[in-house]
Amino acid sequence: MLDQQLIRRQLQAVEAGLARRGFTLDTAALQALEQQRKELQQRTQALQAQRNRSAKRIGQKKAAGEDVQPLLDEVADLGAALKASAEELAQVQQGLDEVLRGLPNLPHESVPAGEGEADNVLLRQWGEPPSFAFPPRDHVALGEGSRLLDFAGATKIAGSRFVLMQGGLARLHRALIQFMLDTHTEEHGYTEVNVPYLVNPASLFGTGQLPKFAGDQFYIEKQGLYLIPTAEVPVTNIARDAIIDAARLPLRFVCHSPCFRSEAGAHGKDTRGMIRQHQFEKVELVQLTRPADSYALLEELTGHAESILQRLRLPYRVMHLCAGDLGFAAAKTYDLEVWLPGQQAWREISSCSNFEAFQARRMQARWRNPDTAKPELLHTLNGSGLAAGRALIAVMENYQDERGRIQVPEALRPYMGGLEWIETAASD
RNA sequence: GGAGAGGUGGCAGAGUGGUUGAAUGCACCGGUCUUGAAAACCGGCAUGCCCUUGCGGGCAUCGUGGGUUCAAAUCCCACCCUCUCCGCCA
Repeated sequence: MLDQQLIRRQLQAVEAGLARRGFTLDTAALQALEQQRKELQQRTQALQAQRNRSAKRIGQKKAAGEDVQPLLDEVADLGAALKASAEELAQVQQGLDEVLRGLPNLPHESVPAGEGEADNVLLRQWGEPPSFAFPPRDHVALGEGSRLLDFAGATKIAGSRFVLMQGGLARLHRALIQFMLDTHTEEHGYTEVNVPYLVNPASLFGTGQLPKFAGDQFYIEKQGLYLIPTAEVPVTNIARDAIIDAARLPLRFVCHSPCFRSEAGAHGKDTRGMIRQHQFEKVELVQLTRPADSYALLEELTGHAESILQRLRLPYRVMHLCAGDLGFAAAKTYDLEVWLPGQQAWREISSCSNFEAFQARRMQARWRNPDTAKPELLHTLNGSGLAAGRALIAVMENYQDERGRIQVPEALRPYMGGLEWIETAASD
């Protein structure tokens, strides 16, 4: 949510900022609503003040044993007028809230201009796409035929957009997750957390998935709970309705969790393989910080995610998302894209964002500023470090040999009992 | 699932219809004292919004939403959550 003060006082700047990301703000309608709100609020409050004054006088007279009937007559029709005014105000307020809750975050000034994916800016590349002496297979070709990657099996159990993994590949997937968790906790200073995978609507509202993206979520109607689309939701909400002691900042959490996305199965895009699934696993990095530190920490957090790719020796590049490609809540985002030889393409494997106070305002997540002794909104950041399913694909495709075997990256061997090669059906 | 108790400021905890936005303690901030610190003492200390150049004034908020009343933290209804006991259970 944006700062209401900012919207009232610098509407043109807000309009311009939102326009950068392709969002058209109807300033005339907003101003009209705001004007109505102001008038109704003043009228309502004046009536309330009158009621309060009368009530107080009645109390005093009653205590003194005086006749209060004249005063009671005086306020006889105040109640109805107040009620009407208050109801009208509530209605306008609700309309205003709906507009405000639907506004995306303002892009940070450093965010490049642009309308979509094609306008994102390449910041740097690490490593080179490997050259193979044979046509590299994609992960589906490598996994199918064996039980390692079984799409048909998952379809029988759950439906399309799920996958079933077995044997060495299931273990490699787990190894990736453990390797990431260990690296982030032991070397990057994160605290590992384990969280609920079902969350209430308030939590999803806090991080910005509700109300606008309700359709993307899996919803359990009976209990009114949602399956998390990312660990960002439960982890960031740790700070909801809390005031964090300044000495504890920044809070750094790392969390492995499954992620559930309903829209992932939309027809058309990425229908092959396990690029886009209803369920996948991810190791998520979340930081809660003082506002002054948040941009420096975004660089740091992005570096933490990059270090996983480097240790796995997977070639990747860092893209600075343009204003038009930013997510709803983000002020600035770096995407990490890993090279997939089977697709001959760079594919997103991590997205690292600074949300500034956008989420914190929705969550009322605050810290006590020692300089002012007042509670102030935190800044929140997060990034994948990394998406496990896609990391698995990247390892499969980048580490394949001519026979279709998959070499286990050195960094993962301690987690694989020293295993060096995984045999696939393709290698038979 | 059944029975009971309870949700008040950063925390603890008073407050059962009328100058209560809320006693008191702790924590925190400023000061006095002290070589310094502690202790003691003095003062300050919720959040959001509206009006105002400013001083200042007003409104709302005691789990959430309704209701009763001139007046609600306090009474009534519904819901949510927490705790204790019983049942069930990985």
